[in-house]
Amino acid sequence: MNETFIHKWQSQVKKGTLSFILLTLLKGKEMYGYEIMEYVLKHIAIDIAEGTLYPLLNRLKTDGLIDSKWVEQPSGIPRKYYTLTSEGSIALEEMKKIWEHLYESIKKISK
Amino acid sequence: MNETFIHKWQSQVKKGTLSFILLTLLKGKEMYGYEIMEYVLKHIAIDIAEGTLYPLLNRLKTDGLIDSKWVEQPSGIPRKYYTLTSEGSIALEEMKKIWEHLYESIKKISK
DNA sequence: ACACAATATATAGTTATACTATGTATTTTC
DNA sequence: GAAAATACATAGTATAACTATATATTGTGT
Repeated sequence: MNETFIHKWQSQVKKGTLSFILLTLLKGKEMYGYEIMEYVLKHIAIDIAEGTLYPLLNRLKTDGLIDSKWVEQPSGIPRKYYTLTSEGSIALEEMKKIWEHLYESIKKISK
Repeated sequence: MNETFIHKWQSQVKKGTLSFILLTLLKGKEMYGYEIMEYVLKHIAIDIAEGTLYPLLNRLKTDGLIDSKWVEQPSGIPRKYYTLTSEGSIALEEMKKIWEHLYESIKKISK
């Protein structure tokens, strides 16, 4: 019932949370785009499209939160590896606080 | 430091969470627009503008998730009270599941 | 050998939703 | 009697996810 609304809603929730997820992932280790996509699909069960991920990574780089370097492979297409910058690390901490506060606030009003 | 990014991010996070918050509030009791705005500002510390709230309430009504009725006041401007429909109640439960799952998933990857 | 799937990155155009600014009207406060 | 608070509303803009498409290499199946 009202699957369209839920579907649209879910896509709206991604706005914001996706960048938060990417920065969180890159805090742990450097990763390349395709790897991030597969990881998010498997472990977070969020349907992330290529047309969403790559522009997002570019935006985060433009904003100075992440950095990238091409890495040639012994076989196959070169990969673009992303790392969190110190600026990105600071932003991530800030986002974490806001995210936690939002979650707790909603939890409070939902009972 | 990168306040612009955090600021923009925070506004993006609202896309999706705001409708979730409104439905959650209206599950508890019927409320009118201005009341919702004040409540969210005080208790959830989310900067919600009138130009965001009223169109959002109209969207939720168009989608059949909430209903509204005008209530004349003994003094002052009439208030438009909103209530959660049964459809809205079902949608809210679905959203809750997705929201909880998202939160837990992010928690897992953040350590 | 050839087609198709998987790997890997990228962009153009569309859609949905929050933000800014503005407008209307009534009541309360200084 | 002027300003602030209450109460609702809309038009135009900006942001970011989605769809579709493109390029190129490697692996798999027949």
